Amino acid sequence: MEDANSNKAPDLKKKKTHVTIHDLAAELKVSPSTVSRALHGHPGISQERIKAITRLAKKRNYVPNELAAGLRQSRSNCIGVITTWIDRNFHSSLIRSVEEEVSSKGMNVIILQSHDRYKDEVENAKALLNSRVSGLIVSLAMETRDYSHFKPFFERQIPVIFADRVPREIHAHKVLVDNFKAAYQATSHLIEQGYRHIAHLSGQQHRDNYLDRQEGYVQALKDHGIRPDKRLIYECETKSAEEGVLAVQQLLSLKQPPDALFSTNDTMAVSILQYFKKIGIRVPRDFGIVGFNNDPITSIIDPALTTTYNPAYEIGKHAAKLLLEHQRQNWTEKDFKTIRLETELIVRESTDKKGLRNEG
Amino acid sequence: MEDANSNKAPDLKKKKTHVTIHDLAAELKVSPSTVSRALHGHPGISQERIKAITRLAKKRNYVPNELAAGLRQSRSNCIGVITTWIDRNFHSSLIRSVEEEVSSKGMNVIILQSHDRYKDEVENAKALLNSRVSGLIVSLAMETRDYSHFKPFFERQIPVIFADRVPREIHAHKVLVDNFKAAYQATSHLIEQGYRHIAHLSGQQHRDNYLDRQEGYVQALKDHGIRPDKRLIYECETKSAEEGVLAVQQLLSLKQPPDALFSTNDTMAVSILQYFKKIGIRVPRDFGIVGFNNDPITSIIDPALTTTYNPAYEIGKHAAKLLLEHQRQNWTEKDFKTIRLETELIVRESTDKKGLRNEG
DNA sequence: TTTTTTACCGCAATCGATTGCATAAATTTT
DNA sequence: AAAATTTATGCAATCGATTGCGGTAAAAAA
Repeated sequence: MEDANSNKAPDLKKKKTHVTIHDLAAELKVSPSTVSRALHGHPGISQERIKAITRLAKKRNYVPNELAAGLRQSRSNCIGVITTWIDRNFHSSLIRSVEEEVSSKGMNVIILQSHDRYKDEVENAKALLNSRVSGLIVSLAMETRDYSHFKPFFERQIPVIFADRVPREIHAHKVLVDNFKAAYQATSHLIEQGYRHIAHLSGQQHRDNYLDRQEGYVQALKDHGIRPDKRLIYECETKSAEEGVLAVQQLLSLKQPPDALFSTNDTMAVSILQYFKKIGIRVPRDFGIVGFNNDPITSIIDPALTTTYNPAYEIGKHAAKLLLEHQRQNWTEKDFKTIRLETELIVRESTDKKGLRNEG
Repeated sequence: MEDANSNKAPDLKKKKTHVTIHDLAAELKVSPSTVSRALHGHPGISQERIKAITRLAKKRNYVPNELAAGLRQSRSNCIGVITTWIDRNFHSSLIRSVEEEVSSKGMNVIILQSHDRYKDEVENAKALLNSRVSGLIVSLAMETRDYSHFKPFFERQIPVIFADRVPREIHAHKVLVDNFKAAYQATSHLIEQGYRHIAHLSGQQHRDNYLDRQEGYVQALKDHGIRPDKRLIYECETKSAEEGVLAVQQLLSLKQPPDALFSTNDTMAVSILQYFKKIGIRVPRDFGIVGFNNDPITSIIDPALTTTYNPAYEIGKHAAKLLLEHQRQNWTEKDFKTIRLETELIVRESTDKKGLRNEG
């Protein structure tokens, strides 16, 4: 503590081993039990003892060993998060809030990526089981259709919270948004703006997010007296920028090409916007575009992209809270909760056909 | 395994406790030591035993307890990462590569955020010490000026790798870019494009990244026969979008306002670009702008922003590798390495004064 | 003064895996 | 055939904290 802001190189010689509660106990001539209890404010320990012990602990730079405590109590102070790609804005926002919520409760977060691959997700689950995490937050990989790798968690009463990408088939905790409703709103908005041939870039339908959005899109059309046309629905595999352009090229080559498009993510919508700029299709005048997620780029690009705010931060926060609530409790299936958060359609220039700004 | 893809709710009743090596040992009538050795392919165990034991382990769904192993060997299979904000593109890219590198070696990553606050960073360090991480990767908080919270790691021979935001005062492993050179290139580029009154939005100078960039900027001016003007240097505190606009407003109100600007990050550069668009300053014709980092938005915005590619992914990869190399070794100060990666100036429209495209 | 509480604290087992040392059996050497 | 190796395995301590079950001394009640 003295030479705190040490500007010299750290001293590597004194290979000081860790101080344990036994060391503290010996020095104060009490038992390790007493030290342990004192450090946790156990009621059965006198105030002076507690004071003396905590003081010595600080003085000797005692660092509690979480591994030992975890082993004894068969839990760890870590929770696991399995996400698809950390560097996607939606996911990093979600993780951010999880970290903030969880670490305010003295716990840590182990993060693993599935890269949207089933195999990786299974391995991740196994790794987290080995680490004895005391909870798990998962956003499913695109490929995943089988959920048996989560069974061990249920068997051991380790709470699993599915976030955003959730399994329909499994009864469990879930935090997500109403994708049907969000898509319905987005599509309705396009119709109200005067677009009529509205295409949809969807994702693989076994993942509910994309199925629900597609159904919302279809329902909106129907409710507005427009007959859904299967040829206007393009199911994307990677949902990458490249695939977006590819899809729209194909759609435009139809006999009855669309005059608007609802994309299931912003990445594709943005790439299409750029593509249109290059080939001279004017947005929103000639073509309306709506994305999904409200990625930061959507408000930067010109014309700004209409999109649906997908509350990643809030999803993470709720998932973390739900997890913490179900720590070390003897829960049953009946306690499973599904939290559905609100999305918000953010109207910007890319669909503003009626509006004033029409230079697109 | 049978009802693998279970579509019914998971069975919560059989509160099966974990299978341990003792259980396996008892069932095969061998000692736990043998099981442990067999599971690690110890040479002293006969092949048939190994086969029998691994088979049973699989059959009984044995899950090794990392906590116990870690306690015994006084290490954990986790490494810690302290970053400032997970949801910033630069950092999430860095973390992504760390996770990929480390988990390919069977280890996990615990991620903590400092929110650029010293206090949080200290707490994070303590938490990771408690968790007995076997390594640490740190990108320093903006506020941090004292590094004593890392001392315990050095004392215990836990490798610490500083990444991107590194301390000059401490002798340790470091992975970073040559900020001086990057800034020198960026500034030189502006000069070569014909700009003369070049301003700089810098960051607080105790953090070397920003000091080095400012010095690179100054040196470039000097080397091109331009006299640096202190009034054209604006030291930012938060480096937020708002602060960027504030700074540029102030700079433009000078008697001799700048005609170009080198910003120490993309966030401010982008917000200024948008601000200019609003108030009618044409980029690059009237004003040149260079950012830093190569955030995805820089290539989307119109005009596209000239910026410096800051190799977050590679920094993370090198940091992780460096860390893994120094696991469980008896290293000394002499082993400390500094890895300096290359940046790249990415020239886009926002500085293309001489170029063809001049409609900005 | 004796009995009953109350307040504090210690003993020792436990969590599950690892590992130095010892030992028994099998094999080779002399 | 006895001795020396080699091979394969077990014993028991250990890592550090936690905790059920008692135990003792002081305080309170009888």
